[in-house]
Amino acid sequence: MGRLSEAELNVLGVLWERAEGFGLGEIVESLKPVTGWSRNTVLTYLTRMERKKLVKIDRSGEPHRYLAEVSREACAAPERRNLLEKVYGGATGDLIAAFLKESRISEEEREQLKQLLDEMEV
Amino acid sequence: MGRLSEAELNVLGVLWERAEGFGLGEIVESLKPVTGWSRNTVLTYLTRMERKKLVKIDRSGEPHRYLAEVSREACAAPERRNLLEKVYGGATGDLIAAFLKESRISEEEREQLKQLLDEMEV
DNA sequence: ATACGCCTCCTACAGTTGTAGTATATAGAT
DNA sequence: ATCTATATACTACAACTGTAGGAGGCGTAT
Repeated sequence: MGRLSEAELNVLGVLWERAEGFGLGEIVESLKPVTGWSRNTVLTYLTRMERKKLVKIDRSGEPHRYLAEVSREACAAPERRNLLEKVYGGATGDLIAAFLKESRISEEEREQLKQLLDEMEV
Repeated sequence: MGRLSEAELNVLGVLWERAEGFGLGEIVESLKPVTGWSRNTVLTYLTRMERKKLVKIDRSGEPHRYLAEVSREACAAPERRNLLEKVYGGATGDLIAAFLKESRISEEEREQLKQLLDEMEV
């Protein structure tokens, strides 16, 4: 699986929300605010992504159901490595610092991360 | 500036290493182990990326000098947001945890990150 | 029956990307 | 002079992307 395009990520972003998948109309609606695509454009992506094994189309009933065929984590791993290696040249600390600086994370998450850091202390 | 392709990131990855830029031969050599591209392929990318304002070509002398025209950080920010929002659905904690788990980071970096977390504690 | 909406299938078409080949100029090695 | 390694410019071409339009089927409100 190569690098996903932004368009493909948008589609998967919707599909990942529900394991049972969606009918076309729901997907079109979910994407509307993000991409503004026409119904046909959405359908084109879905069928192209089926060929690429990114999406599964269950044609047993109508309307067909569209499901993610790659998991969020399966996509996340290469994307993470890409960002880390290609953009940050492997500087993990810098990368994490950048994320921390620009995101508001909860008290609880902070604690969990600190704990994670402590556990690495071995 | 839209999403960069993996190929473009490879090129920039080299150019970011030296602010004064490189001659073609050096770039070809640096990319050889990563991409295996022919000299002409590299040149094609460089000139196309010039049109896209990603690369600057200084033609005042020969060999021309090829420089990054976008900074590492300018590319990093959208890539980070993309990963965070599109792939992780905004779950910063999860994303950072994933990075921590798969990278070996130094003692020193750990301390810095913990400190960063503490500073956020306000 | 029919008109209106959603669904699917097929088709289209320009622009971008991946990956060079060819031709030409040039500077240094022989 | 000539050959060779480098550099550049121009050209090529298929595959993939972005973005639909049109046609035809099916259900249900008139």
